[in-house]
Amino acid sequence: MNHDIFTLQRSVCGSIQEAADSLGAGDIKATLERPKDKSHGDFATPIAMLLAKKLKTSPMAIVQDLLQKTRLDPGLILKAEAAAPGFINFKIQPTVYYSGLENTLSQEKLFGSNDQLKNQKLLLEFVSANPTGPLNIVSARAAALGDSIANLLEASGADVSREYYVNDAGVQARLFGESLLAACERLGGKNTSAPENGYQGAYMEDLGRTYLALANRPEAGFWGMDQIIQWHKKSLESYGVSFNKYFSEKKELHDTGLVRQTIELLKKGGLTYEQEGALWIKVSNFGSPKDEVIVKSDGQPAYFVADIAYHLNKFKRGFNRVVDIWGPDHHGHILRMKSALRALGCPVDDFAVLIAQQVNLMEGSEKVKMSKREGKFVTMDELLEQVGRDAARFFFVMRSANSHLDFDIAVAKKQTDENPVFYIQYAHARICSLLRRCEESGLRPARKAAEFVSLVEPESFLLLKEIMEYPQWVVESGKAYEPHRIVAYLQALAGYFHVFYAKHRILDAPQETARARLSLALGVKTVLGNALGLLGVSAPEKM
RNA sequence: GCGCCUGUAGCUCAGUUGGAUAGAGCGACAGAUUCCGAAUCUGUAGGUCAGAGGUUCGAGCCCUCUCAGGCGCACCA
Repeated sequence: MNHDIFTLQRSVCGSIQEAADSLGAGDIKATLERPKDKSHGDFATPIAMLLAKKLKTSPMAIVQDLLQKTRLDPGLILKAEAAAPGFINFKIQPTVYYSGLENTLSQEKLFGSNDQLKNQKLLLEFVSANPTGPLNIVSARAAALGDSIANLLEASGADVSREYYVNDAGVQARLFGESLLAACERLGGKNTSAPENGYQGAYMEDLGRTYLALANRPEAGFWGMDQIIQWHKKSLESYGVSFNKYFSEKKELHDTGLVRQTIELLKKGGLTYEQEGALWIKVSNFGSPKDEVIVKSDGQPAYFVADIAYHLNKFKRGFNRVVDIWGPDHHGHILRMKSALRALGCPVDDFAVLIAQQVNLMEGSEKVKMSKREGKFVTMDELLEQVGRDAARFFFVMRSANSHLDFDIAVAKKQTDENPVFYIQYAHARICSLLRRCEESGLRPARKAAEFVSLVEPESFLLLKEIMEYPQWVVESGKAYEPHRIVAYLQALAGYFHVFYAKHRILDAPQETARARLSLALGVKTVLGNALGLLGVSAPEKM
């Protein structure tokens, strides 16, 4: 029988739960955790300490009771023992891990995929950069985060739609159009500058040149924004990120009348009032610190109401989970968005906003000054040119999204041990090199659990366990929207492999051992490749 | 003034949703290769988890307050 981590844990948890229920656990649930100290065993449950209060007995007494009553599958559990102050530690049968490896090898590229989130239909909106200029560093971070999160969720069986909201309406669109025309006039020799709060820079003149060369010129603003979105698409493509849908604010919210309908809906719900010629929404009744304008005194809808319409539309499209990744300058927007959705009766608990915090570009200990004039790494393309896709994607998901990130370009560029992405890729390349040698000598990896019995060293078991637990890491980091957990996992796995490799010979061990160790290495390679794939980072065969 | 994020080793950061003796990488120092890739491995040093209270069997994690840094608080988007 092939074991996977989920059935293993379900089985052990179930046994404990049965025993706990018979003692009167009520609603206390059995959980398993990995002890930090590996000498404590493979899994542990702290349930006795939770039961102690309810049952008014000492935790250790409950542990004894539980051990008596728990009917563990001897095919799975080698040993269960009490440990102060009230843990039960489990040691898993080695054969379980052997069959886990067999499972890994047979699933290959699919290993890690699971159906834990198969009921989720999720919309993930990210990047959504204003179509007024090239993508910047924070967009690059959001793109790496969003795509990795989507990959993780999909690997757990969720149905994920990646969406990019295009802010192509309102004052911004008008200003952009005027800026483009001003750029065109400059190209014609006039001294016209962009309007106040408009856009300038070399890219506007590039755009102007293309525009002037057109035979029939469409309206400048929308044409230009469309061009810039094409740039964004291209940058994102070379970054390995693609979207199911680019959602145009103008075409899908304004032109369709959705914004107007949303305003009517709010009015009918008694959620608005007029003041100083503008229409306000009463979000302060729903948790927001202050009310907001939704129709300006010039009669134009404000950005906020379009965004409300957009989020209503998301839920109407049948997603049971709606997640946005926003930039750090939008965190103040979260509360009012949630308030508005709450006011309209949307399931706010199914709506989450992640903030991709700011990025400080560093060159060693020097902070890179972000100056468009000096042309210093302000765009995502420039960063990619400098450090490459692998390092960029890896560095952006290496840390949790809401920590401010110091991105050291000097380190990311280095192909040395200072650069963490190489440590992991090197492990993969090393294994590939082993496999190439085997091909020459005709040595074949073993495939069946029974052939792995020579894997007995602690270093082997560290790897066997880590490999087997991989699908659970996929689920957990996906559910938490935290791809950095997978990075941590990868670093540990690669580390365990390097230690194993330094300590044990593989190819020139006795043949049976050699074949088993080769299988172990192949398992590590499989997981490294799959996990790096989820992060959008390549797993090179040679470096 | 109000709100959000952050504060853990010299530096950059983890800490598996409250569990056992706080971890990793880099940097520093000392070592390891006649042998499968040394982009590796082994060891040493390095901590008042910003501070003070509280909650409980148990707190880096939860609550309150204080301090420090960052970012928001437009009829811009």
